[in-house]
Amino acid sequence: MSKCAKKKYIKTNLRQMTMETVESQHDGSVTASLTESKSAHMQTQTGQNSIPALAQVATIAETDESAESEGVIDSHKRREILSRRPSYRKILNELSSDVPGVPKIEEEKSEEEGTPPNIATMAVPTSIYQTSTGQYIAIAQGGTIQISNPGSDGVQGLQALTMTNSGAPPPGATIVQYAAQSADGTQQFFVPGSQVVVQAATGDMPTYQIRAPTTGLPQGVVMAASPGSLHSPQQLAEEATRKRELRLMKNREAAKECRRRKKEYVKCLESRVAVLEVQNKKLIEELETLKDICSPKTN
DNA sequence: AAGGACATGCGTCAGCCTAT
DNA sequence: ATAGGCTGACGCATGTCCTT
Repeated sequence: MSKCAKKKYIKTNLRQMTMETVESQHDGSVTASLTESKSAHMQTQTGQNSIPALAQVATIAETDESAESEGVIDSHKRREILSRRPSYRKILNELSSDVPGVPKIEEEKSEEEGTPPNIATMAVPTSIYQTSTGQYIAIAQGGTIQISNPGSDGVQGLQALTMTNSGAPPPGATIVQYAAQSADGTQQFFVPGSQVVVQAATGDMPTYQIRAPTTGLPQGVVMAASPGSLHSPQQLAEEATRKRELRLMKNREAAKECRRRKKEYVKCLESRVAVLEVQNKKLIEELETLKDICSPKTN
């Protein structure tokens, strides 16, 4: 085991044990949870891939009962062990329903409170186009447009555009608000003075023009066709690359969100532990008081 | 100051789960 | 059956603290 792996093993294992212990107070299966958790991490940290490691977890679980049995694993049992825990949002919401004081994780977290209410970022794209400058434009359901720069850091280069049709856009055009992420990570929104116009033409080859609002000259013309009309190997390769980058970009964001939820979940559990400890202490004190009352000392 | 230990966060991959 | 979301695991980078 490398130094790094050992370090990570200790770190991850400790965290997992903590979480499992806390959770076990909820479902009352302390020993089983801890055993499985520790075994899984011990196996995965030996440099094996996760699936063989988990398969061995099942083996270990069985050999606890019959130490001489070989690795013939009942598929149902393995599935039970391999079964993924519910998402942190689900778990936390279940906890929330149990305990009124525990806040729920909202479907749409309003962390960016400075964001205008009609600005929605990172919607799921349904149509992807490429501009003449190499930028990717994704048009999501609900009308949200995302522009991402090609290559390297998709997140840094991500620019979210949101339709603001509530005004009075010119016929055939849609005024969008333009949000960009600066180098320091802060969101910068371009006010109506910097609004751009996206003009869509109908036909087999959808064309979009991004224009400065004050000039009629197009800054970039989208020439890309819909993904279904790609034929040449080069186009297919480009499409594959584009899909991969989009998938990585989404997964990047998903991982961030997942980590945020996990932190929130752990915080929630910690606060719950604190509350339960106080309750427990009070109950013990109450019990002692009642004992004193019910069984007066006989001198 | 140098270096090790540890914490934290990120990007990516792989696999499971769920909605369609 | 499949696409997409979610999340565990891994490797890496960076920052902080402590020891020498």
